[in-house]
Amino acid sequence: MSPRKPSPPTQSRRNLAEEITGQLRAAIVSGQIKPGTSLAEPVLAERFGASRAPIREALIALERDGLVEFNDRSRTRVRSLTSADIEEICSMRVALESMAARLAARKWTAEDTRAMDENIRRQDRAATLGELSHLDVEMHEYVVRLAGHRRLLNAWRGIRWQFEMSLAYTHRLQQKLDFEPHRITVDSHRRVLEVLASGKPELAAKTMAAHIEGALEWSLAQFPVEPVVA
Amino acid sequence: MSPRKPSPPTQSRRNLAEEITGQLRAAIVSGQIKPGTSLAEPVLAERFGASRAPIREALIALERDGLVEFNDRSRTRVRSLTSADIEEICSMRVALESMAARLAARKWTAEDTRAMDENIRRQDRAATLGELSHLDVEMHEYVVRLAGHRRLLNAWRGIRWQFEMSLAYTHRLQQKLDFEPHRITVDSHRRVLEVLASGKPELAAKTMAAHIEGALEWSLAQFPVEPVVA
DNA sequence: CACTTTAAAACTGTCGACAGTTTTTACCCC
DNA sequence: GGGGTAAAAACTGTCGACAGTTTTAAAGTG
Repeated sequence: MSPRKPSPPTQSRRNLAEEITGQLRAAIVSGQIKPGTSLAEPVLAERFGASRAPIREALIALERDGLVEFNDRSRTRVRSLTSADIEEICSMRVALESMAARLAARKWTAEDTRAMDENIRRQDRAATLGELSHLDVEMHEYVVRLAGHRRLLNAWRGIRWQFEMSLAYTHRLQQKLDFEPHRITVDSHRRVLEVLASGKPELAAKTMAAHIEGALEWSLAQFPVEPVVA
Repeated sequence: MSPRKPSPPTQSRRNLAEEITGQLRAAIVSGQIKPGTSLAEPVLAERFGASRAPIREALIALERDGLVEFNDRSRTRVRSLTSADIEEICSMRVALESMAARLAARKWTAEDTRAMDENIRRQDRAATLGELSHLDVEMHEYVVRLAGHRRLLNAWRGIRWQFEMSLAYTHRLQQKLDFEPHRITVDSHRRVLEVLASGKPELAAKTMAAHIEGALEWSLAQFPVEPVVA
């Protein structure tokens, strides 16, 4: 699945379980480990040079992220994303993030505008280069965090990595098909920033919803056929 | 914390971990184990006559349910509910369940009406007797499930037990203070059922939101002072 | 008595092992 | 070869153990 890496240059982050979770997550989200792949504990244990205990915890964490699923007999496999999934993810984002925007708009400060503006600027640059960046997700996370709603953030985390996985997939597809980079969202982000800073909660919510739905439209339009990450 | 129970009459449900999760969850939600209580793995292990492995998994599951929280040093303790928490739970329910109602209204059938009507009838009975029943939560879960949105259901589960915990707390308080039983919601439920069956998604969403917010009003009104489950 | 300091007790993270099942693989018989 | 069968390999659930840390309790000091 990948060359042995008992413990790469990276210093042990926190504990083994979290370190492994992070590595596996990155591999799944990036498509390095493909959907459908079976993840057996003993195999992973050897690959990471660890025992099964931390592996087990990592798998549970990944299940929580919606990246893997457990079989009836508890066997683990990487989940795949169908177009239906992508729409589900999108509709959840609309519900959660428009709520987040409404709350965040109330607490918005000049500092937030500066931070977000900087982020958008960098996204613009990345888009020009046709790079896939985490800036988009980070920006949205920024808003959700600012909302200051613990359970909202928690629910959002439940789809965060699935969303990132779909982004990575779209990006790969784009490159393969030599499409033009996805810069539409940059303008859209500017509009979102505007309303967030304007301090109009309801408008912020609506604009955020429109922004996310717009991104979905664009995303689905990229797929000539049934878009399935598998 | 409670008398030894290596394995009560109940046959082993699925696996030990889930069985323990269920028992602990019930104990926490019902207030049998009070907020703030520390849950050490070795202690629980002995209490359930199990090793630490399944206990550990149970604790992780409970954390996911929002019933316990992990310390910086990974120590586990039962979470308490402040009025702010209750409002958070309510606002999440509004967001998630109004969305669920919108989706469910589209798939509503006569059979659903029958099932829900039966449920409401039983709630009425329970309310008259001043009993705490799971029927309320069950009804809402019914709608969320019917929505047929995997991630929505998942997010809802993230607050489900916290909600139930707050209900149980309110109920206890009610009994102690000898308040009249909570029957307002029964009428409110009827209205919700009506719009769900009417097949008007938008209206269903709004009505559901109002219903949940109404329940919050009522709930907070029960507390003369800062309502804290602790 | 309040305050340290020290020793004891308790916890978490991780490991390796074993039993019971499920899945594969290899084999045999038409 | 098709189809089934039986032995082999691989998995998951659970256990007990140990090391390093954190807490708690005890003892000592001014």
